[in-house]
Amino acid sequence: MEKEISQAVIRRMPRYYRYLGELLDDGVERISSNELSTRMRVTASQIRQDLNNFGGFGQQGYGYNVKYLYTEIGKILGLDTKHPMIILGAGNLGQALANYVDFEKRGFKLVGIFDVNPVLEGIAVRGIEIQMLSELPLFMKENLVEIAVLTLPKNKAREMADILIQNGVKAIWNFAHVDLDTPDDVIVENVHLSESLMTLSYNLSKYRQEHIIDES
Amino acid sequence: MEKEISQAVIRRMPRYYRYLGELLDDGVERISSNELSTRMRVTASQIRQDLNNFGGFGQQGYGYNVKYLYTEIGKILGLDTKHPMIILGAGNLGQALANYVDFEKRGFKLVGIFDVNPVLEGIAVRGIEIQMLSELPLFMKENLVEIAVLTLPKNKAREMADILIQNGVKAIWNFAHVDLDTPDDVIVENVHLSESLMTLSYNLSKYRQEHIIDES
DNA sequence: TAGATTGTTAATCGATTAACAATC
DNA sequence: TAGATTGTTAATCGATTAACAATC
Repeated sequence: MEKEISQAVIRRMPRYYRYLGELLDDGVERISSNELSTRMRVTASQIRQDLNNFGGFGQQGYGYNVKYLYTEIGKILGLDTKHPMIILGAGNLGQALANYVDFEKRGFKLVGIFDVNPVLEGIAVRGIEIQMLSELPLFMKENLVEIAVLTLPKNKAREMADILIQNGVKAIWNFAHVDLDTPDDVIVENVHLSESLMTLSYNLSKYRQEHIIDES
Repeated sequence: MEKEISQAVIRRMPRYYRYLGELLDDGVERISSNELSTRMRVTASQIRQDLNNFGGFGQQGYGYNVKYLYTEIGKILGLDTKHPMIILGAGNLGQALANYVDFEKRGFKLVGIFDVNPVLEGIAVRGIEIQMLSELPLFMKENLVEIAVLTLPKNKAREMADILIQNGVKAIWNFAHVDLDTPDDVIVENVHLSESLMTLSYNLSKYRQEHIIDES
């Protein structure tokens, strides 16, 4: 069995990818772990350790070739293949994600948008007509869908997750404020925005308290 | 000096808060760390350790009073005070966040929305008229603003962050795909959606690879 | 070759889990 | 009181950093 790569490492990979993309745009050809560490404000040691989980992409005395490393991380992240994706919930958030151009560029191809609201039916978002959620099972039988984005209220989200799973969805990107109960072969990635905002709020309150103490 | 509480712990607090809120809604009066651990799929030990960073909220032989603990965690997260908030970028994402009712309930009070697009000027979102970004400095001088939400393209985001900081913003909730350069007294919470999606993509690809190996 | 920088092992640090005495 | 369950200390586990030999 191969060494298991920790989620901590995995969550840092997209950030490396972003920085390498910027370096590439800036025409930088090579970079050392040391220089990258300065830019990203992490240790060079961590960068080398992280990358070496996936292979030796660098060269002693030279560093890393930006373009090569960028491409390789892209492959690691699965950005070299198409991922057909549907969005459930065509509210502001669903539409925001639908309109997000960069996803398409990375292989995440929007193939369907669904909502319960009949008023939205037929309205096109990025060339894709909003369909009724009731049509979802049939749609999934006729089309290959890999990723489902859940931008629905939490009561509806659980129910829809079940339908998605029954119809063979492989991954759920969940924006609803619930923890979904899913089998092991369905990947779930949660984005709990309110929890993110509460973390901000905590850090703000804490900083204030410490600052008040300093002043006294 | 008091013991520093790790960000790992802090990021779990909103989740406890969510589960306790649900228990409260369900009319549950008390809960033991053990039962909560089953529901949340974490260890009871972790729950007790986490909570004891902030104080002893439980009682031996009894467990935790749901309502009390819920309220206390709310205070810890700073949800017992008002947080005046502005949104920069009135696109789909900005509007999605503006329309999100729960934030207001938790004390995050939207007081302004700004955009560069003149077409949007004066359009009301949740009773707040969209203003031009050029009016931001004046607005901040006349109004107390604590949190700024950055839902702008990344080139504009850096520039606006500087203006926000100059005008005394305390915290930035950053949805732009850049890491902001901010002084220590400004709290930044990043939501990098594309990085979240890439993590999902990685986990999906990895699962596939492992599964193919299993079948061979 | 000499210098630079990786890949990787070892050391440290921090976070999680286990265990149990304190106590309601 | 006896039973239950916390708060907290100790043990374990994992992640990060440091160091350096390998090597381009």
